[in-house]
Amino acid sequence: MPELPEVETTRRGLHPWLVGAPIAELVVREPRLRWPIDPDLGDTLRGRTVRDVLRRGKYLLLTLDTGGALIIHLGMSGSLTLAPPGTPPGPLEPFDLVFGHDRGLCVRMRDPRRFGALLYSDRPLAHPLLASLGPEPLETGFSGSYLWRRARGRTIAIRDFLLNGQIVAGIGNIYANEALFGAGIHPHRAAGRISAPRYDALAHAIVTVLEGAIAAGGTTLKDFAHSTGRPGYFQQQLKAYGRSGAPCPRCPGMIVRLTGGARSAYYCPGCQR
DNA sequence: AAGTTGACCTGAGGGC
DNA sequence: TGCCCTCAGGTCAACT
Repeated sequence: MPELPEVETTRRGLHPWLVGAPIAELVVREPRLRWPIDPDLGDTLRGRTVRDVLRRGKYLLLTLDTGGALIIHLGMSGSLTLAPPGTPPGPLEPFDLVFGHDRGLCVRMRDPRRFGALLYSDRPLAHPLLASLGPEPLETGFSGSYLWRRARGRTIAIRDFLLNGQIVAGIGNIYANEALFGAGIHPHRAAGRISAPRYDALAHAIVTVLEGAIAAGGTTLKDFAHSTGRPGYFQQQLKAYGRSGAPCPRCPGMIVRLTGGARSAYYCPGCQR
């Protein structure tokens, strides 16, 4: 689920509630996430105050008054919601972060596949998971010429190139496919065999699709929910992803699903080269 | 160095 | 109804 727009949607939903809030308790019901939750983490966090809620790629960062930060990753199927007081947790909800002097605020993690992560780091941006991430696609430093430069000599399929967080942070399979549709580029084309002007179009398409998805509150295929529990609506605007057999929105062609790789690619043979 | 594959997990959906 | 198979938004680690 959660690619950059979904994590950003989550960040925006939590930010006004968490900034300045003291952590009352970390309740861990299932420590076996991607990495086991540190058994001492609750002691580390108790009484600390949240300074800011930030995002880097697909990672959420709750910076604390310690100078460090909680690093949260939603994995494939994770979401964070503000749990109404008294709501009993379900079995697929590994932990709660309880905030406030009156313990009135509860952020609940849901993660059916347990690919998510909850870590603490004194220097989060230097953490190995974050340190090697590429530029944020919605900030300066990202451009068509940047992508073109990084792609020199690479034979990897452009779709997989975009999925590499060390090239550009936050893009997953949905938005890689949508951006390639927008730019008219075949998802299996070798990254090193795409011209600089086409990379300009691709960078533009990436920004457009990510901003559109954030405006729609993300894409909910199955699991994703806002901090309020509401789904995102960008799935109604998807032009290629998940639409195999449906008509192309741009030409008389039909969207096709390419399998064979690790993950499906969706494209229109009529207008993507 | 770059590319490919397997691994980690659970749940949903389709075919029989 | 139920069983078996395939697939799913991520990404690290091991291998060629």
